[in-house]
Amino acid sequence: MTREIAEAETGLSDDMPAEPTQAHRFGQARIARSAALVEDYVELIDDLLTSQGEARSTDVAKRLGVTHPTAIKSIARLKREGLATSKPYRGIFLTEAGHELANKVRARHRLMVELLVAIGVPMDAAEEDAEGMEHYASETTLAAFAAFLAKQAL
Amino acid sequence: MTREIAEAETGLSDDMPAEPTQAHRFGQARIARSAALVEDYVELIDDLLTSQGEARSTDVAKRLGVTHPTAIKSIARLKREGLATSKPYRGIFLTEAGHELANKVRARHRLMVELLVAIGVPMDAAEEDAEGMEHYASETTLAAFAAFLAKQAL
DNA sequence: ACGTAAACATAGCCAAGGCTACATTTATCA
DNA sequence: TGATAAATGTAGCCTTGGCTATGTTTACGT
Repeated sequence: MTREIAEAETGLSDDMPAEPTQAHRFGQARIARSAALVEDYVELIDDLLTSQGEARSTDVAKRLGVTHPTAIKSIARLKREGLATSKPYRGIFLTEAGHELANKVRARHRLMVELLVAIGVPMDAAEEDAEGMEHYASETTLAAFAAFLAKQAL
Repeated sequence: MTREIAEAETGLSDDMPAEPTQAHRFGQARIARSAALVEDYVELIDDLLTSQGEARSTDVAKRLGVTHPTAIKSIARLKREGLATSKPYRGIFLTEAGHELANKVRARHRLMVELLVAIGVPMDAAEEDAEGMEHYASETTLAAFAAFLAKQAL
């Protein structure tokens, strides 16, 4: 059974594309998982900035359900990635890139919730599950969601 | 603006349920994220056991796109959690609990992909996105998916 | 049957994202 | 204005899930 094993090991056979599809999928999921935290922070900071006029690290921490040192550490990551800025003992602000990301994330979040609700998921469950699922929806999938909702609205 | 700040900080106001909803949602998402890895491993090991008759750690590693030390370390976690067993230089086996989890996870995965496809997401994107999204779908949401698909089938 | 390659295991490193405990700065109000 | 509370920041620890490098065992082919 050497041949079958070889195929199983590489995930490839002659008539398959060069992508080891399963490993590739898991890899994509891992990447999305790592981006999820950044996305959540950016969206929340943007929300706070518009609704309260400022984003304090303790507010962020409380909303996310983590301690403030954890929030600060994560915000440091945002700064490192050029998404946010802050000076000691002052609030947090988003860069242009951060603001754009926030808008993208919020739009995706809304679309995800809308879709779930359209499918028949109750609102609370839709909000809760969307929080996790949204980070994994590709552009292709989001476009399909939008198309589906548009069709439904007729 | 003390009152508004107090509300923002706790996420609570008088007419709201005791649950700090946003923090709660993020907390749930964090829990799901941590379960995701275990679920992926268990499902894959079950697949290998049925399709190949055995589950080798190198196969698992290759399919998941990680190195084998990483796979071994994760499998150690499965063992710790009572989902799998293995002896040095022998394959990996699932406990009854592990097998049950695998079945649950596989069913959920199929349902997720089916739903995405029914919505109009192309197969490749559905497979890729489902890999991440499936871990965040609650029972409520899955039931709604099933109901939607049943209705569509008419 | 035995030597070598492949599979498996172990050790030790790293970054991320949690936490607690402690220090510092700001802000409030008596 | 000055004491105290609240907000912010820092230090240091833990676990998880990656990795590389380096041993061991098993298994295969001659």
